[in-house]
Amino acid sequence: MSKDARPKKIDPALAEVASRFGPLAAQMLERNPVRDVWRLSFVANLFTGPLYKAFEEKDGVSRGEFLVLFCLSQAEDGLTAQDVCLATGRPKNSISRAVTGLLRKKLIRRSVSEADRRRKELAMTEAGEALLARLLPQTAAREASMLAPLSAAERESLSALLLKIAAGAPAWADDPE
Amino acid sequence: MSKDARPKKIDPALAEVASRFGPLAAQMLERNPVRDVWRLSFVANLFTGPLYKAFEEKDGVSRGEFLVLFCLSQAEDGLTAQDVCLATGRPKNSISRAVTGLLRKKLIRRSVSEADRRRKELAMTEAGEALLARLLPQTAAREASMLAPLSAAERESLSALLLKIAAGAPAWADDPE
DNA sequence: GCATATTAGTCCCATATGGAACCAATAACA
DNA sequence: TGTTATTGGTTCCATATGGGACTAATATGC
Repeated sequence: MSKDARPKKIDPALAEVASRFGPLAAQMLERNPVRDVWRLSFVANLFTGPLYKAFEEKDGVSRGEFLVLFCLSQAEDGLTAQDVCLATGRPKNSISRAVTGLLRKKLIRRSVSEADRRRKELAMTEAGEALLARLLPQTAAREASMLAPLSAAERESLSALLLKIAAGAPAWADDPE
Repeated sequence: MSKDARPKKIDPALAEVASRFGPLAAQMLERNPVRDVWRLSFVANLFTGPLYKAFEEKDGVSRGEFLVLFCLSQAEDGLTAQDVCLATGRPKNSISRAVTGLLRKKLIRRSVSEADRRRKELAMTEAGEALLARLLPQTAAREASMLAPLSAAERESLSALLLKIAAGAPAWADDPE
């Protein structure tokens, strides 16, 4: 770390960050013209990146595949690939691929809806449920250790604030311009 | 939107979300086994995805290129590609490519450090500064409209909570297992 | 009922991506 | 001072990615 030569006065709480991610990381987390979104992305990327990488390497499950399984576990039956796209924001061919992969591995099964024969409804198999039952605790554990520095009240507060922002998404999420 | 047929009782605050991103999106934002991280990623992805896409399409600036410019704008001189990698979490060949692209477009310039001739120090050109001066306000405006639903006190609170989590990153960001 | 539009999903292809090997310069140290 | 380790960067290559065209089924409008 050749940058001890730049003795910026940074929040001592960020000392650990500075020594692991560099002084620039610490400085930018502390202040920058888009501070909040920077902090948000920093945390989100650091959370999901290594997690999905581990899923891929250790269980051969891609990000898209995990998302499909997770959505299926949360929904009542009759979910389609399209629903997953919408809820996760992933492009539909990514999800299509993920569905194909999960079918091949027999982690989900698929059936054409009688009501609307364009729709292909997805459901987890036993194996899929078993796999998700292994992946989900890892995710939850990582979340827990991420939130560990916060008190119960602070977690509640963070959660509520994020929900408020998410709820407003239709007003701010459009493509710029 | 064929899913009005599933009249789940969801928080009315999420009605807009449900109609734009589907009922599943609303339901999962409301509750799921990794609620907070889900909300966090939902917001972060929705913020950055369309923004970077717009940068690419309208200004021919990739995500990596934007990040390099942004870091340069925030740092004192002598920043290297490596510093940007560390602060942003992007792999070094992505940043290398971004640097190459920025050099080609004459948006940054590069000089070998005399002290350590492995280091190639980066600096923005006038043109680079001018470009960033166009991109940054767009980002800030998007951030502002994202935070619009929050009061000033709530924003302060969110910001502090995110900082606290980010500061703890060295303790939770390692690869799982 | 027939043309048109819309919606679900898949496929093709050009490009983006990141891991790993690699090169060059420097540091570490016996 | 030579040998080895480390660090900054680039290049190679196999793969992932996503836009867009395409098919199939259904809805819409005249």
